[in-house]
Amino acid sequence: MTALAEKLASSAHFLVPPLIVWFRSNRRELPWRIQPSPYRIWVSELMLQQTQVVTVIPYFDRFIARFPNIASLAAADLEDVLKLWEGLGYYSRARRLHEAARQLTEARRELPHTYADLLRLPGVGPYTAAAIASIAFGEPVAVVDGNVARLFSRVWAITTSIDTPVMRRDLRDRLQLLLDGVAPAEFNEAVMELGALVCRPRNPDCDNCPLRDQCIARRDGLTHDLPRRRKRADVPLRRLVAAVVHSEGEVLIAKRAPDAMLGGLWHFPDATSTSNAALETILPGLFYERLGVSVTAGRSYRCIRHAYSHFKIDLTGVDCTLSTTRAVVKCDLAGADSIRWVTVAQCERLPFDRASLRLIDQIKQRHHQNSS
DNA sequence: AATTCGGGGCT
DNA sequence: AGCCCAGAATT
Repeated sequence: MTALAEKLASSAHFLVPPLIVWFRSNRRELPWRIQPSPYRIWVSELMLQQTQVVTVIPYFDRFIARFPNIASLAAADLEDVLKLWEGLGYYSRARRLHEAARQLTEARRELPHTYADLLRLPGVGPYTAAAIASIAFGEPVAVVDGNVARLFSRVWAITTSIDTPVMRRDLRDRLQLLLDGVAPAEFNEAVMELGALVCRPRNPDCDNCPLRDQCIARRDGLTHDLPRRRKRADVPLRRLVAAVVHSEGEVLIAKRAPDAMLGGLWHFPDATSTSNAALETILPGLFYERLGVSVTAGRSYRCIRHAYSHFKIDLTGVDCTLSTTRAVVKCDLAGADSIRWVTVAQCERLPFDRASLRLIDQIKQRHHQNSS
């Protein structure tokens, strides 16, 4: 046994029991913890990637009501799956979940039971495979999500950046030793829950932490300096102009290609604006390139600012009318899968990204004003 | 190892 | 308004 392993094995004795005791009386009754099944745990873990519990709950309930098992999910249209995911973000998760369900159904297999096999599924990486394997099937594999990394970077006062593969592996190896001799599901849920509820990013509730006497960061006054992470590059701003093309009481929408950003979601045909001229002035030029038709620009909508992780957008919608018949508009928009003419009301049945949803709200408001 | 993917919460 | 947070896949 290495020196580190020995040290951890002995510290496990002091760490694990208070952790488990704490968890048993602070465990939240979450939808996926009531009547747990491998499928429900799988869906919840996909939704919980990058996303907090309170955000996920309503999405999870609606998703499970509509797709109660793998077969029903596999049989669904991707568009309907995306509609239920609308607003939750990281839509590739929904695409991969759907794809995995289809693969399993095609092969007439159930969800795999082991970490190694789960890891092969689209959308399942090291964290998710460990979470499903341990929680649904009791396999003793340690989970390291953001909560766990933060918690133990403090408990052990580790100053390596937590957002590196090396650090994640190191933590997983250390926790794997703690896992010896305890129920894997309970231990993993306990560390994630403690990180989420007590060892919070800001305002950690150290006074009520079951590990307060073992926590080195607390002892050394480092809690607020940990965890460390790499500096993030600051994000550029893109100015987008979106054409709300009206024709015969309908508007033109386009579906993004499946592998594009926000793939499979609908939006209003848009273009990046590089000049400082008024959008109404430059829009016809932009859209002649994108749509191959001339449009006349009318009133603009209020600018919508939206933040993604690696850039921000200022999205401005502009009412447009066609200078020719609508039949001329073809689907060779760069990056678009297909186009449709729909009433604003019909938009509610199709999946849109969040910025487009806000534009739809503005269009509805203007409609309402015009008719009253 | 670094970059590409959304969106929400907190201050 | 700005800062912080968080997994998988790709390159």
